[in-house]
Amino acid sequence: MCEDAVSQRLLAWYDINARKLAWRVGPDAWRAGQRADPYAVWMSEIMLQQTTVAAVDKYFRRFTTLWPDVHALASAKDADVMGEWAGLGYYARARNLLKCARVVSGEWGGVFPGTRAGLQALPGIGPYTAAAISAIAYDRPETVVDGNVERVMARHFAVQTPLPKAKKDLTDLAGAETPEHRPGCYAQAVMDLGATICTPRNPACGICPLSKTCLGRARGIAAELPRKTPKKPKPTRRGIAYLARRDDGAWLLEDRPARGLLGGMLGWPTEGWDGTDDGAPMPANWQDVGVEVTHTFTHFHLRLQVLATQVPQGANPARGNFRALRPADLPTLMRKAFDASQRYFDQSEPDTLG
DNA sequence: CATCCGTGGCC
DNA sequence: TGGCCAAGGAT
Repeated sequence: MCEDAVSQRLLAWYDINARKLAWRVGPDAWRAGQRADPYAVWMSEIMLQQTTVAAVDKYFRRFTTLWPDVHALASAKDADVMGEWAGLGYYARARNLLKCARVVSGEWGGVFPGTRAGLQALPGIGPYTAAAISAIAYDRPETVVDGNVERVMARHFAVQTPLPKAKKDLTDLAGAETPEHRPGCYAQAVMDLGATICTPRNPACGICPLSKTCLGRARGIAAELPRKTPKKPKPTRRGIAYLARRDDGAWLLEDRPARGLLGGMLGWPTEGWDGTDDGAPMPANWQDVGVEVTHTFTHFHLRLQVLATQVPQGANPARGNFRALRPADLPTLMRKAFDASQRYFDQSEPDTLG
């Protein structure tokens, strides 16, 4: 390996510029012999799937405080884990997080496997995450390929083929750069570079440690790469949410099905947007709160009408049940509907009517 | 290989 | 404002 190799320049850059992250063993501590906790690496990598560092930080601290090791997490109640994940999105990750913790705790004695194949056999761990845990937590020379690595490779080698077709070529190029020494630091270095220097828009080529060999920059097309096949436009769906508050302060809520949109999460009874069309959950004096909720999912826009009502004790809903609400347990769409309803419920406070 | 699955920030 | 983007996986 020549001293001017991509990996050596990236590691030298990383040793100085590594971001300080709650789940990371920085380069100084790493060279002093400290190693990352596989549990923490796994937790962070699951949270970081399609999600930014800024969004993950708070959740990572909360989860590792509540459940410091994989045995503790494996013993947690499903509703507690789903509630803590609320707001982070892609809720299948939370369901698989629990499944995985229970497998590792029950069948692996609490020790995560170190091989890529062993890791990838676990729920919620795919090719990227398996390579990341193997490299970062176990110092194995696995090649990590995420969106950052794809972008860095596409630019450095001026790959013009659009994604996702270019995926294999980019993976091969990344594999050829992966060093035998410090592969975990290297993996984090490429991803840090992609997140801070080789960014999707306005890359900071002037301070990039790879600029002198970057073909994309030499050809003046770095910022245009990687090319991507155009995406389909998002359709707009419409639906209705029903928010009922009982006189004692309990709310009519339902547990959503374990699969599909917001699967496994807490929600208001709704209709018309997620494949269900059951109508109102109970007969009542439903009032439009006057504020339409808008929300965008991965593949469609949603405009949600919010209907609200106050009902007496003894009300008997056809679906869902009345219970105490912790608003933080709601996924963002349901939280928006709750917020939109507050004007209605503020003016219908029993003690303001008398 | 295509589709489904959240959310917040950015320009 | 709306489309794009982020440390992807499951089916």
